[in-house]
Amino acid sequence: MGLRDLKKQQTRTAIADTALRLFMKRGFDHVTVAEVAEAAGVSEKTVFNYFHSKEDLFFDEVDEREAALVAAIRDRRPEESILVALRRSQLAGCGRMCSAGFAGFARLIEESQALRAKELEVMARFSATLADTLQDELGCTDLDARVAASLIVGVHWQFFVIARQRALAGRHGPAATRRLRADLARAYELLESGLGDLGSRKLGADLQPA
Amino acid sequence: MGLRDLKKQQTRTAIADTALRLFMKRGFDHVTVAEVAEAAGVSEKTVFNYFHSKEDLFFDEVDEREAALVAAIRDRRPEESILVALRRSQLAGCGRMCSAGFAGFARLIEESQALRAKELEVMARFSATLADTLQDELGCTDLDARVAASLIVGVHWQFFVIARQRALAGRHGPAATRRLRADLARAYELLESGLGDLGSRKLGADLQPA
DNA sequence: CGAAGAACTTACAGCAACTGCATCATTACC
DNA sequence: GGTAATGATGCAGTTGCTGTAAGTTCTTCG
Repeated sequence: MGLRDLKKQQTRTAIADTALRLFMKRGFDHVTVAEVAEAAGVSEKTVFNYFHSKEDLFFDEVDEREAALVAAIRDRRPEESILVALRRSQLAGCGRMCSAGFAGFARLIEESQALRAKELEVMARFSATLADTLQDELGCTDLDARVAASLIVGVHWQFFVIARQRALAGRHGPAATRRLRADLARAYELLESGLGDLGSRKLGADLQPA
Repeated sequence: MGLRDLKKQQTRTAIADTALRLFMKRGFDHVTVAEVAEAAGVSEKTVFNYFHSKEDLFFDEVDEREAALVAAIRDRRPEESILVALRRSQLAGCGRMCSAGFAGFARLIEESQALRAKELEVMARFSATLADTLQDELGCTDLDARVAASLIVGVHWQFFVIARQRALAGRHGPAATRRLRADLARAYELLESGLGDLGSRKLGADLQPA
């Protein structure tokens, strides 16, 4: 890697770090791209040369997360099912989502309409990638793959929202982690066994009373 | 209703109709709000007085759709399960999504990043509303309600995407409708019975080979 | 080594979505 | 018919984002 690429990488991380620092201090919506550029000692245009949009300044690890998702499936243990592998991968992230520092991220996203909208776009992208991976891995129909991917990503997203809201409510630490893990297990249970004949009785086949 | 409210309604529909006509002709992204305002014989500011954003000019029936979703559950037939009621409600819309005119809508959404992003926001809103309705109707836990809602909305969205893509591929008419209905039934099957131990065998428990 | 050329940055002008404010026209109410 | 509420308008301004042309830095190759 030449000097040019090195400087590029430095510039990129400098911009992203500066942006995150400003966002954390004053909220995503109350920071302009021009301010980020100035604080990073770079022109506004350069920011947009590196990042497709202002939101991408925040969600700049999406590619890696996406790769991790695919890897969790592809590199799953022998005889381990895809759902189990995904659950294990998710469980590993529970600790981070229940750390004290996570509340800052949570607040940032929860307070910004723009970030929440962008998050949904990321989820849609994950869903498409996951569908491709599932079809490739299982050889099932396109429909099945897409529906399955949609179900899985839907659970992941909902779960992420719940984790954020709990972090905002100040629930962190080991007890919160245990609770989150238990809820994740429950969510995967529903994913695996389905909603049953939802509502045919007072409760759906597998739903727990409050 | 007084004269003032009547004129308001007229203005609103005039703006929305004009906007849709222009969007259909030239695509969502290539029409400015100023053009819509001028074509509707109204100031640009007035457009924003009626519609919160440019995208809302297109998705202006969301409230009604949301109400219909809740109504489909609340007013379901006695002894009919929620999933069956929702499936029935969805099946009723298959015909429209397989009509020749639907391709125009499909193209409009598919060609615009902004509209696809907005669509996701709408889905997220549906998910929240559906979760509330489910919890109210079934008395289950908050987690179960939200996960179930996420699963259901995920399927609906994915299904809508598929319908759009088929419309764009020129597949309409009775045959396409039958196919879409069959696929919807299949999607609800997965929703009801779950993904099984996905991937533990060559195929997931319930997934069909291609 | 030095010049050609590629790649990156910058300033600048500009577009379009969207907002706040003061003002004007219309409607509702008495 | 006069007054108060309400909606429409014009206008200036903010912000995200883009195109272009010019300048600067790095690479590469003769």
